[in-house]
Amino acid sequence: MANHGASAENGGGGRDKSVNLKGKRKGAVTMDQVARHAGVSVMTVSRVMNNVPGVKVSTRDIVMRAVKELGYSPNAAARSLARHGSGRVGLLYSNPSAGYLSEILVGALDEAQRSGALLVIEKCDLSLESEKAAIARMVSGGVAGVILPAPHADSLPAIADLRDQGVIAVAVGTGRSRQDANVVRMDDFGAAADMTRHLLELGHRRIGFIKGAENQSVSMERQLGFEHEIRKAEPAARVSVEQGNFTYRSGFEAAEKLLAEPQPPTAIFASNDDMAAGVMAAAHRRGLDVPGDLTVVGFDDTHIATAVWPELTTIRQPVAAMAEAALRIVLDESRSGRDRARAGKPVDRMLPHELIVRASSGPAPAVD
Amino acid sequence: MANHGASAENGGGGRDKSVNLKGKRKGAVTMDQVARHAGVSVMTVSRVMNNVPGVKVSTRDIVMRAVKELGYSPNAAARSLARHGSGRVGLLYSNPSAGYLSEILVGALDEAQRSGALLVIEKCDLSLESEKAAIARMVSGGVAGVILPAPHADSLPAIADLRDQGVIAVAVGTGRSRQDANVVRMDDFGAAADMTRHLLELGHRRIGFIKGAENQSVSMERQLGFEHEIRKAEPAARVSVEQGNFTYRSGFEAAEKLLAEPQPPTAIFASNDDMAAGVMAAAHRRGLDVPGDLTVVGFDDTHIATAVWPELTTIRQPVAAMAEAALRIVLDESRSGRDRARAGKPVDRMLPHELIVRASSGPAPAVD
DNA sequence: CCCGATGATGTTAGCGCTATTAAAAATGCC
DNA sequence: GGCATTTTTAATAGCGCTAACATCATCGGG
Repeated sequence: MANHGASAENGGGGRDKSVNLKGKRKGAVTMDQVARHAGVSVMTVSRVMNNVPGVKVSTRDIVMRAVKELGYSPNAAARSLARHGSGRVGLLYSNPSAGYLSEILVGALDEAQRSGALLVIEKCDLSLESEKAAIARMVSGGVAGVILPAPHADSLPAIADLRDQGVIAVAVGTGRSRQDANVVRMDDFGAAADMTRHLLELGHRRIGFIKGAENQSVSMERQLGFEHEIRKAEPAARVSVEQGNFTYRSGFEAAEKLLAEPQPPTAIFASNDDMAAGVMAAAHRRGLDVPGDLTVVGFDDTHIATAVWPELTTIRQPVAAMAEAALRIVLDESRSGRDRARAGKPVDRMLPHELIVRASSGPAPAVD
Repeated sequence: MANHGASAENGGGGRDKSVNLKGKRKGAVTMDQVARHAGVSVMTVSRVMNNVPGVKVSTRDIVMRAVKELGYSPNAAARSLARHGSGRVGLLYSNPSAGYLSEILVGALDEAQRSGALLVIEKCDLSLESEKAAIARMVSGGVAGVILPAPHADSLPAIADLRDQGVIAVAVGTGRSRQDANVVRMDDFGAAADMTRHLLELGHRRIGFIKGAENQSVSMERQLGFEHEIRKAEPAARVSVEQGNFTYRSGFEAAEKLLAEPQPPTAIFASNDDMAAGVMAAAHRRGLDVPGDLTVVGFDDTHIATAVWPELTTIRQPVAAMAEAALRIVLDESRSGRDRARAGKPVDRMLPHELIVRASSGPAPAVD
């Protein structure tokens, strides 16, 4: 009974392997079955599944239909095996900004699943030794490349280390493009400028800016974007800048200082959402209404942006998409690397951001 | 030069495959090499690697040594392939409490890597259809079992669905043990009691409690633990309970109500950290000092617990360890399940929690 | 109308591991 | 000691897929 479909197809074809029919495993649709169903060879199916050129469009369509009808999805393990161990990719992570890590993981895992790669994640803290050790473990685990998200993306030693070992490195969420490694990033400069324009359009002319951690290149980019836009659009605006370090607390403290000024800002732009949440707490503590008395905006659109009340106006950073892209790069590079002796310059991929306007930003109040 | 070791071994054996020597792939130590090095057959190595009984201790030792010397580590892809798709485990996730998800993922991935399982993660929202669709995808993807973390852990339809399809289900972070599925959880009741005792010991006698979302069984457990401890240790204490739903905002609103009472509480126990953060915001807005005027405590020890200021006293939930345990259960069950017709009752594993005292809790103020 | 170019498909041989079966060695029993 | 029994080990056949080569059409030029 379970064989019915199969034997019907074999009726035309002839040979019957008789092997794989004994235990009707649940979702085990194999390429072989798709091939039979479509009336082609497994290789053709493989080619279609991998978008290899040199398959007639009509054939491709037939295969595609068969794939859909049977609900076929390629077996990642088999694929990785046949591709000769390619598809092992490392992902370094450290104490994550929580929301950030989970987005990174989700993006990477998603793509890993789709393209049949195996993710090897490895934890480390920010110390150099720990970073080195984690990388060593990954390399000896035979990874083709390593993804370095956020705080590690700016670690020169790690990148150098990787290059020395002949492993592809992809920095995710660094501020600038670089010569020595592939990069996936967003336009931090432009995004900060966008946000600044939003504030200016709301009428704010006294704006506080809270910088991010000094050791991360994005901090500088965001600040430069902010200042550039101010200078360009409204040089008369009064700005004051405070140093922060991406934590809630540093945002809180920076806001206390800004709000204690004789002519406090009507809007505060924090370089990330955690700090913006801190700003909001400081504002509430002083009895200020957000956004009535003070507009507060953040950056990143992490979990906390909507956990806070009122919800934060912020910049959506496409973290998951960035992780996906990073994985793609490793896979592509590792494949093309096998052909030629990879001389080409590193990839630099920039993903689009988005300004998300929520309830925490509003028109500037009338000021003295 | 790179071939030195290999050719030396072949010198005695004779046949030379001539294939796998061309590109000295980095971490590509195979079982074959280990077997040759140890002077046994590959199958013996396989047995040793999988702790299958029936290998003489002396042989096992020889193999172990060879494994160490060559730095062999099994190829997960090949293993999963040969084991006929076993070792594929699904993980359902929905809009996560961010920190929660990343911890779950890290724990699961870690264990997956260690035991050579393939994690298939699948996103869905809380609607039944979406849940069903995700499960269908996983099942047709051939998973042996599915891990259902937090919000899905209480989804009867999902669990029933899985059981009907003959797939192992493990609920992580549900409140109670259950007959129809394996469970990994913590002692929510006991932990809430511990926290309550902490508050009582600090001298608080007017305590507000904010419940979690009604559709999650942990909410009830935590409330019961709280009330049980109050009744047991200090029946005279005045408690008031507000409904929340695990979001920052619901915590904020519940706190506003509690603090507006004629005799407001001196301590508020929120059923999770997000709500506790909301409580803190509400307290600050009223100009209350934490913990001087009001003690605020949370539950879970997620990212926000330390992102907030002052940092939250809370209960550490061992999320990563729970995910690890869940994966182990799927793997163990799926293997033993193939032998006998799995009649045994479901596994119920409870992991230890910990009371983390930080700055947000302090002695009760003198009250009127 | 035959022959080398393409271009489109089919065949075959593994990838590294495990299951299964067969063989060998160790043990027991009379 | 000879043979049945129980360990312990070896040999072999795939798991589902892809790389490399083999094959078969198709097509224009001489």
